Amino acid sequence: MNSLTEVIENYINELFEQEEQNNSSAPTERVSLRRKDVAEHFGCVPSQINYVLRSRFTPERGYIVESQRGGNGYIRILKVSYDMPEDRARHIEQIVGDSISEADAKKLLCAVQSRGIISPRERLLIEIALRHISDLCDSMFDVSPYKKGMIQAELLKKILCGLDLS
Amino acid sequence: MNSLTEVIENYINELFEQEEQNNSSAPTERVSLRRKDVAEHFGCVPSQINYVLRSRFTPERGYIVESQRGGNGYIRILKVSYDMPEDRARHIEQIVGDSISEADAKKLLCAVQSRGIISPRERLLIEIALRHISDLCDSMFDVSPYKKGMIQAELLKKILCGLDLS
DNA sequence: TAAATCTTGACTATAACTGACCAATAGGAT
DNA sequence: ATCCTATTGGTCAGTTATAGTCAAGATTTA
Repeated sequence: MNSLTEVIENYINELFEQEEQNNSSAPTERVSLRRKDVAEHFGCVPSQINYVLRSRFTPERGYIVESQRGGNGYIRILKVSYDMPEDRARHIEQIVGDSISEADAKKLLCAVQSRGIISPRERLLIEIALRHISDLCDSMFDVSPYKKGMIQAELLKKILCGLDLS
Repeated sequence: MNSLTEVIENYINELFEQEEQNNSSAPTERVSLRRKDVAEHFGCVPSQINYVLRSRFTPERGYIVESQRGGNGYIRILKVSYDMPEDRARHIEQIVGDSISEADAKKLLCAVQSRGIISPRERLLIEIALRHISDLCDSMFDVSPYKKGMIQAELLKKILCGLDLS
């Protein structure tokens, strides 16, 4: 199965590898594209590039995408952390589960912080986000406690996997 | 592939660096220009300088621009200091406002990171949370774009102001 | 064969740059 | 003082070059 999306994904990953070789001392790796040029190179419509970015180079996978329209426009992809190995991701999914209470989430974060995997500030940040989601579920929408736990669990997993805790 | 705007932006940033070296004790850094001279120096129309100021040295990025026309006219650029957490919090609340689009939120995070207020990892974390919320608004509940912007704005303010307290 | 994923293109949004025209100020002339 | 003029900065709309969005259609997967 060689979809165009995968081909372009690999192309961008190669750009990252090149960047790593040329400039390995940089704090965060970055790659710059011109959407139009990449689309021409692969003979597809420009919006295909957006699809690749939206589905592959997401924050959950450790990437940040910056872009600018207009003359001298660009797309810049920053690699903040590395893709986590499969087994690690499965482990995190197992620990968090399908649904988690706020209290259990806080316990988990406490444990993770005490092992030095996240900083106190990062822990605070995550707790603020979880609390925000919880408030949202309570006030705006009428969500069951279990469903709320599911939403919290999803966010927690995205965050823990995205940060590449190893 | 550097646009003229970027070149002039860098030029002004260099002026700030020089200013910082010569007079590091000043409370707020400032730089003075003569619009006509800068335009001549870079071989462009004077209004190009206004464009650079309007697009790069904005309040969102922590700058204030003053100017005067006529004989002995000038342009003065001030770089606002955000050393005090309260100042930062006030600034962020003002910039974010009641509602903010995902695109503007990302721009703000970029600016905040470049000022060293948050780390790249923290920025990634926030982007994951924002995207999660956005997905939630789109899929589960049918939320209007403005309301979605309100929810995002609230989260951003809670996070960026909350971090100051740690 | 239903659901998920991928692909496309018409339409929209925005950045950079230019130039014609407008506004304000200082300093000299009256 | 008042007016005039040279000097300096501001605004806005038009042009060109990019990128983003959205939803429909095509393909692949389960």
